[in-house]
Amino acid sequence: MTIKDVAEYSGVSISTISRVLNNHPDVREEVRAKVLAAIKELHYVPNSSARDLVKTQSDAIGIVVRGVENPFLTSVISSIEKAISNAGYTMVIHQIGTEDDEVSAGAGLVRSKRLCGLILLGGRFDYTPGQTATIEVPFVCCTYTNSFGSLDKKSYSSVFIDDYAEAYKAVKLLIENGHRKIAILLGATDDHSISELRYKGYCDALSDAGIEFDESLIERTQGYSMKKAYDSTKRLYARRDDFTALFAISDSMGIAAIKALHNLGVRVPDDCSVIAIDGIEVSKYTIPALTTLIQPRKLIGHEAVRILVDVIKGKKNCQLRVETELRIGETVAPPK
Amino acid sequence: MTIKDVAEYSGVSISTISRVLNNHPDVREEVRAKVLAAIKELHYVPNSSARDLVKTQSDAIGIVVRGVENPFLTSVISSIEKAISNAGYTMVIHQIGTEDDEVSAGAGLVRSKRLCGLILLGGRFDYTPGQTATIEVPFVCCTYTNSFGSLDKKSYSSVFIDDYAEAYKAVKLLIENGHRKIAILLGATDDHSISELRYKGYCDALSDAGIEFDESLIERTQGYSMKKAYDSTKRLYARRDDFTALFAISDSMGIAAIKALHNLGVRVPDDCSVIAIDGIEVSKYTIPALTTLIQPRKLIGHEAVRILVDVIKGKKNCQLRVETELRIGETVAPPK
DNA sequence: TAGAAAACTGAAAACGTTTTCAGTTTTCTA
DNA sequence: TAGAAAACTGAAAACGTTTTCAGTTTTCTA
Repeated sequence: MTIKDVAEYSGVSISTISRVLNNHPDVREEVRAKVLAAIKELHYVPNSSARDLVKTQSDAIGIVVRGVENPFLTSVISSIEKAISNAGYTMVIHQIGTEDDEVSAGAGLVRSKRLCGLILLGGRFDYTPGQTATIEVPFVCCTYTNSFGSLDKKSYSSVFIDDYAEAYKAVKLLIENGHRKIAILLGATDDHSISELRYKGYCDALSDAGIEFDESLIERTQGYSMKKAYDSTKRLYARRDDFTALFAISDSMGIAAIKALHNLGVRVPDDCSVIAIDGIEVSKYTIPALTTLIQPRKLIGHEAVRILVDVIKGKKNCQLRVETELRIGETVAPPK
Repeated sequence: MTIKDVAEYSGVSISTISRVLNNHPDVREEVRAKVLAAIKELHYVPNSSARDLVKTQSDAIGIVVRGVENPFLTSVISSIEKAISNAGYTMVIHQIGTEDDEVSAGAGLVRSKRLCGLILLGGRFDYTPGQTATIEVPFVCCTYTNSFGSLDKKSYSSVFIDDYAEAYKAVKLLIENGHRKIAILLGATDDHSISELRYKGYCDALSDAGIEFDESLIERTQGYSMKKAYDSTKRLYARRDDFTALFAISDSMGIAAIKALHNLGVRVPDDCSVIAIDGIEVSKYTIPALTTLIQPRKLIGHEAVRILVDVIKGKKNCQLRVETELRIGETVAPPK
């Protein structure tokens, strides 16, 4: 079932079919109707390989993501997919390993699949001009971090939250509640961007409040999983049982920490307050409900696609910083 | 940067380049090495549009899914993506609306993108032979339900759990703990497959235990969201405050129900036991931890891809039923 | 060492579109 | 109503691969 069959069936040339398909104005209304009828009749669907070949570009947007485990990222992907569908594009997901370079992966994907755009999702991003791998299409860096190698900001688009500032905000809230012994639960240290930036926000919030830095209140897990966060919290508590508040860098970790504290006989928030960043749905329904800074996941995905499509259509690159919003739960209270 | 450039650069014809690319044996080792070096040197990546065009098929597997909201499905998608990558294919996700027909959508996608296979994910599936839309490639129906229209089972592949039997199992566990007044929290009734089948399992478990059916213990939410489940639980409790156990058809709904009960002053499991089906990660860390039947999400995604790839390679269709596994949490206890 | 077989290589056709260019038909203007 | 302009249409080239077929080179056998 090719354009040729449709042409034969409707008695015009394939050029005309193509013109109808592409909404070219140079087709008589009568002919257009006849062709559309034939297309419907025959259940004809254009072969996008052929189309992409001659157009030297497809209508596919690629997503490069390092690991789809993360419930936060999955939810961003979900909103990206929705936005891409709505905009009439298709989505190709490419998952890379921890060790892979997302720029090379993305560049290869673009060339192979003739993508018209790329979204790089949630990683540490290092793109240096003059690098051997070059992304030849518009792309949006949609990720936790606003750092972007040594590349000029104007030459790419991004959607991000300011990890430093948001962490600062969270810790400040604890301080304002009267806490001074504030522990922090960090993720893997090999992923510089997020843990490092949020850690810095934590440190500065403390020092701005005149609170002395205390190494033993820093707990680094070896990843972001709930299991690791649970174990880390227990390890932290074994070392120090006197902190009155805990800042977890993600909701999942926060939830796991609360469970660990609960099992240790520590009541939240009476004995220890907990705050996190993410705002995933389930944290509204934990007992107690988690106090957290909501990352606007829907907005992030949606805006990433909007910006990308704009750039594809010729608009300028754009850097969009989105802000979190505090969701007051039941896990923060003044210390006793 | 095309195959032609590589041919020129390495001093052989494009046919030879193609043969190297496709691991055709008829190439001298020396030439092969030279060509591979050239490919690397030039960062050449084959144009898959052209390749797909002549092969009349791509290496892409399509996923048709109705709504990516569901955390359970997202996690299946994640494992599907991993398996697809590992098998050397690419993944194209297509999301459809509530009203869309997944067979037509899939069939169109296949023809347009020249997919080599299709996975239909988590819906009510109705595929009748002789239907106008026909899926022309191997496909796997990877979904909650094992019902599949009037199509002969042998003519398609599937990975499923037996919703009826699993619900029966869950309710039976409550009965074995001594419960007789067991409420059920169902999802939207417009989605026949899952709610209906699990509801049937609930009914039969009760009647097999000689427990009389009680309409007022049935609560139907208008969807599967946590918010709706929370409200529904409150509505249920307003109607009947004497049930000693609750069966929620998903973990998310179960977690929301526990929160609602907690806010109503009902202690779980002391005053009311709760059991659910899904086994998402977070239910291990709620307080109390949810007792649930774990759906092997990783296995489901992984097996769906394995089966699909097998069928693509010429093997027979295969129906795989997977079983849930009980995860004993802290939400089931005998009634007082 | 001659001849046959095996190994290797290249030219050309084909996949199904879009688009350019030239040609034909229709509509409009004076 | 003749001529010009506008509207419409089709033939053919092109996109970048794979694959067939024929041809050339190398290796083997007697």
